[in-house]
Amino acid sequence: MADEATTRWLDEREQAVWREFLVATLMLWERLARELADAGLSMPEYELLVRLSEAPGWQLRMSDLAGGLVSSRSRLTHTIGRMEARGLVERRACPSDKRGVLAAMTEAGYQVLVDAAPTHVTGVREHLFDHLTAEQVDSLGAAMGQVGRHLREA
Amino acid sequence: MADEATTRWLDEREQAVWREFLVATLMLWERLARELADAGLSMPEYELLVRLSEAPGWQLRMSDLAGGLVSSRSRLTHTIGRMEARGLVERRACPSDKRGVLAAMTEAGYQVLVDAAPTHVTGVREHLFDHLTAEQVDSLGAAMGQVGRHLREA
DNA sequence: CGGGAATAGTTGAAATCTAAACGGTCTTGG
DNA sequence: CCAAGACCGTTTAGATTTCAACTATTCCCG
Repeated sequence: MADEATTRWLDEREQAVWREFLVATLMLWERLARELADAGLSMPEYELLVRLSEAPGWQLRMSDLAGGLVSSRSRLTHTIGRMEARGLVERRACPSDKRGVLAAMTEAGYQVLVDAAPTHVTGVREHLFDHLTAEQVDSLGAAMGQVGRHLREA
Repeated sequence: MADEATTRWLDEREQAVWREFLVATLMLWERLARELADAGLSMPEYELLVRLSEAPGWQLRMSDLAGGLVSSRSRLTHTIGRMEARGLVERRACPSDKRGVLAAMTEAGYQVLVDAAPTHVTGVREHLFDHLTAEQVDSLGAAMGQVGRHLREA
């Protein structure tokens, strides 16, 4: 695919940016996960509840949910299974497609989300946005938007 | 910690940036991981070999390595164990501290790294840097640098 | 010097994630 | 209409990660 001779290597600046991106992203993720753990949720579980809270009827098709969360269908099945056992979510038959399954947030799930949200949002502020200028926020948004669009196509 | 009333919520722009950051980062990670899998390495394993390749004598203390990789000590122990079984790495006694262990890259490990590097670097270029302007690269580097510094302190 | 606290790394079990294969259901071209 | 193929979600097994002990060593302070 890419052989030694024709590879466009990263220059030192790019290497440094890439490493800082990797490291900061990992630390940020780990930190937010630790804070969320106090509320009894993992990052993916929190994002999942957020998606459902925004959906009409607090429910979404499994595969739409998986797509939005950048999760494999298999992983989502497991995650929903665990959350269903805790009563945060429930499965419903999909009226329009007998293959389909709807994941729906319960009232208990909504309560857990409401409890976790202030701490989580505060964490995102304190650990990310508070350290960025307005220009950096715009730049980050534009950059990640482009990267995301590219990866969604390919 | 942060209660409902005093939380500084994210405005719509910030929410959008945060979500795009999360999603793009996950997609990027997943894509690079898939490409690296062809070379028989996971992302953490690749980064681990890179760190060792930069270290004097191709070796580092376990905890220094864990710190650099943003990995728990336990995870590193397991990862090194598996890589040692594959012959990519070996453990050595630490001369200065009898508690310590040095992780050292083998010649075979170096070969695997050299094989994987072109594909991986090309992926980082194609999926990240090729979509960023020079200004966005600078901005991203500065932003992640600040976030990283903050998280290292706290 | 001595003992308590901190540090380094490992261990083993439980939780989570990945990967491949499977059973239903839909869809579409002929 | 009806097979062939695509799609949906699940399942299972294996790999990886987390979490909480645990051992051994070093550090620190009286």
